[in-house]
Amino acid sequence: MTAGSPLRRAVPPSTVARLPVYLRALDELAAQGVARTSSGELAELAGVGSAQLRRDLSFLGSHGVRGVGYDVEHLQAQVAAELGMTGDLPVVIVGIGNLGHALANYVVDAGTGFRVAALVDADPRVVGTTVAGLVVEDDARLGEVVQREGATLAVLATPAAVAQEVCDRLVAAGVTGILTFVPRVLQVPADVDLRSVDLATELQILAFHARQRTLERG
Amino acid sequence: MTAGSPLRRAVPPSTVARLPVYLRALDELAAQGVARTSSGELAELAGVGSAQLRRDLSFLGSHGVRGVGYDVEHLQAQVAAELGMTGDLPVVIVGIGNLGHALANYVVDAGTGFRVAALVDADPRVVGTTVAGLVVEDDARLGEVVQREGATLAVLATPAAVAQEVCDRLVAAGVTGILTFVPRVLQVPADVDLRSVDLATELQILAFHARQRTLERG
DNA sequence: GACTGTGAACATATTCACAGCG
DNA sequence: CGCTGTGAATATGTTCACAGTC
Repeated sequence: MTAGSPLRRAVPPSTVARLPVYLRALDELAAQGVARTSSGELAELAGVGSAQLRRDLSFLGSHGVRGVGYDVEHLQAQVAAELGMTGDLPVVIVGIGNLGHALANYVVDAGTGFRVAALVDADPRVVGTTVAGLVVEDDARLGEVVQREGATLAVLATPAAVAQEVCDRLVAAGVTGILTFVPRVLQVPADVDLRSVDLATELQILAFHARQRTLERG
Repeated sequence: MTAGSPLRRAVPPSTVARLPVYLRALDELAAQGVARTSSGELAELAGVGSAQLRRDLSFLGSHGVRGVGYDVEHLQAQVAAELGMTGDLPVVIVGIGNLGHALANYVVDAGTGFRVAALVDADPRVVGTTVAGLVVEDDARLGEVVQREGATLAVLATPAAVAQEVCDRLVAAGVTGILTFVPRVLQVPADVDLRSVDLATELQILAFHARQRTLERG
């Protein structure tokens, strides 16, 4: 059963979602040569309350020193390790249209712990071209590519019509985490992690609040 | 005080975040000529539980008929109205690099209720070029552009170094909702709505779960 | 004295299960 | 009878406030 490691408390999802922000703040401090920080300072940089930051970090274990604070380098390593950022994780990007193109460059440029392992597209006019320093490969070989690179993460930026089918093939090839930019509900098995980013959805949420503000005034 | 409209219950944020998904599902049904639906069917399309869907819709008022279901067109109108999707809302996009370019095309193509009112960039090589059918305008005129278009929403896709400064100028010009793709914590006044989409953060969250899976096995 | 780590209070969100209504 | 709308139960998340430790 799952009674293997009774010592580790589970890190709640809401905390996991904030760890990347903390990691970035720690990277900044480290880059400035700051050796030690406090929950107040870090929280300020991360845009959260100091109590929340301390609570979040406490799920990773006790890495601070009471009355003193946190060692920047040590904490940086702990958070990075918790996020599985050891070495560069291979990511496959599927769908090299306008958006896929931009995302590929983004991942290549941002020196964060990911490596664009391959770019894949179904359009024969795109296959064979070089984007962000990689040659775009044929969608027909998707499974092959995923396995060749040992990729467990994929970014999906295809047209909506083919997204579910591509998604299924990614899962079949062994991908366990998918980040989709396609505005469509996708089905994945329970053991696969799906996160969705949707521009239209985000704008509509903003529109809701904009309207609330309008109503509150005259 | 805020005791003006005692009849309307507040729609919780978690519900607001799902309304766009429901709206898209309703649009699909309407496009297929389906006139009536049920919480079960809609929930299936939206990828949520039927109880959650009913609870969410109940915050907008009672728009279903017991024993029968929901009228697709009526519900569509209600949800759209709640989101403030009346007519096309003007959106200004700032930072027309690779990503801004892709986002501009996305908003223009996706027939969802937004209109790209203007594109703005600081790079003289980009200003004056045509992207997604619009001529890119000079960042120096940002405030002017926002007011000319009456835009209350903006998308931010600038380099990280200038993001806070651009953000401040957007707010000063009257923008009340900002969607940022810049990997940096931004400060805005309490009456401005800020939503952040960050590729690196999303990938790191996926990496966390990928690692958990690895640990659970041998 | 300063700052962490956390129990306890509070707030928000989800799910269940069924009463109410057409 | 079927399906909505919702009270009650549960689960998750945030904040407060302070005991514990250096």
